[in-house]
Amino acid sequence: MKKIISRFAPSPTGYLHIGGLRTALFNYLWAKKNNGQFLLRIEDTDQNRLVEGAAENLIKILREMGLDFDNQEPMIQSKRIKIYQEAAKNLVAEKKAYYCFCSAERLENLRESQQAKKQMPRYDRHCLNLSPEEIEEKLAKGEKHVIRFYVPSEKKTEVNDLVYGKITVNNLDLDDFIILKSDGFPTYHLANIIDDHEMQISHAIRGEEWLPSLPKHYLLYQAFGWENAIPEFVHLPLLLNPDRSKLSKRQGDVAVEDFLAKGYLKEALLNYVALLGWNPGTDQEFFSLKDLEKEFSLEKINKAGAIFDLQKLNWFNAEYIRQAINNQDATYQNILNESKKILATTYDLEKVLKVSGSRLNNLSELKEAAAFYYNLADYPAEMLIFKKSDLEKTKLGLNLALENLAKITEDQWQEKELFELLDKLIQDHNLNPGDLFWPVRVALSGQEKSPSPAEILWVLEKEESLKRLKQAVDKLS
RNA sequence: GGCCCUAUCGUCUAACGGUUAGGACACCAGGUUCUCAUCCUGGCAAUCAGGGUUCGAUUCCCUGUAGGGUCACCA
Repeated sequence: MKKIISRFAPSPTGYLHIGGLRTALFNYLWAKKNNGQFLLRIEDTDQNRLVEGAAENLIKILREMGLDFDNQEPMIQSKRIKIYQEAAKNLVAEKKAYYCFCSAERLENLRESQQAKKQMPRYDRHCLNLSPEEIEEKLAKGEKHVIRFYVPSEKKTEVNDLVYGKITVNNLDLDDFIILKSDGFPTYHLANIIDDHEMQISHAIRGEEWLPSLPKHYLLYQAFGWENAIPEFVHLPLLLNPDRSKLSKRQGDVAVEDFLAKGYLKEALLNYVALLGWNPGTDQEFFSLKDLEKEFSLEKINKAGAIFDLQKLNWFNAEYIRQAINNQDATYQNILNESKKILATTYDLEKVLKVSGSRLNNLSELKEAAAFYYNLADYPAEMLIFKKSDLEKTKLGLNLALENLAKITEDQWQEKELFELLDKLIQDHNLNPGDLFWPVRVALSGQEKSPSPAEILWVLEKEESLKRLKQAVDKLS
């Protein structure tokens, strides 16, 4: 069987787009599933959009996400210009491409007049019939030029896509597209095909936005005589904004590094994004990267675009945080490290996480959620009284708690024991839970909504707890 | 506008041509030791429209409609 080789071929424009992450993931998964190879290629052929350090950043994020590529060094297109130029010239020699000396102004005028006539903007082949002498002369003079691919007219081009099936277009609808730019760099179409061929890519998995240019790529393969080595094409349904337009920066975060910075776990990100456009065929929702490597398949890729739903991502992330805290696994270590960066570590961080971690959608919320441990905000005395209680009972509850907690030794200061003590006080003195739990909790947190009193006591430890309870008693007297 | 693609709850999605159209998120209600979160139980909610084919269409075909993508010396 043919060896499976996939690739992720991003253009280094600054950050890793969440859609790019999904594309990378699917390529990675398909390779892993088949014991194949997953290669990385940097498509940096646009000199105008170069961003310093973008490629390095991309590589760093990919590694951070666990999507390691199998080539020692990624292929860098800007280092291979000679190869593309050579290939383009060969096509010219075979009359499958031709030099074009048209100025930008001429092309623009052409476009405008065509649009005015409601025609499709397309190159008019002005330079197609230049004589060899004219071409020689212009080249000798160093005139600016590009190389265009000659799209055979009056034919149809059919290409198969593994997801969308047969795509057919009329060649007349294709333009004589540029393959080599006037600065000597190749366009995407040329470089992409040459490199995929050289890397022996078996499956080209990329976003659906490429579907319209698929026939161009097929024509290029033919022109090079590589019909028998064309990869399988797999176009992935688009990731969408809530308004169903292509997922873009304008409507929220789209950079993987932004999500990471906000405290989203890579496990949650990967899991969620895997389910966008692919379905496992079962009701299973939680997949580790290893699970996905086993389960992934191209047949179960959907055709319709999928809205990127932050609420569902939040749910996944919250689940992963809770699971990690319960299981104390590798992800937990990661969470612990991240939390250290977020919080001052006056209190036992593990206790803080155990109590407040289960209430988070993402780690960056920890700062606010845990603020009350470090600084007790001022609160009105009335807040201490539960709506179904009154001043007398509240005072009684608070004083009982204060007196009895003071008697507990440091090593008895455990969540379970603390809860049992408070519960016993209620029973013994015939109080309602709200007469004691509520005011104790408010006294400790300064908030109407918070973790339960025993949990907070456990985190704050004895000294600080008693201090806050005394403060509350004073407020009521 | 030309070309291409798509169409099941608000969202992600299941359903060999025969199901009370299933699950998850979100939302709503109730329950669990005070509040919040978790957890449990229940609820709301969908086959874009019209024609065919068929004993029978969510499913196959056609048309329409809607949405999206793409039409660069960007990828």
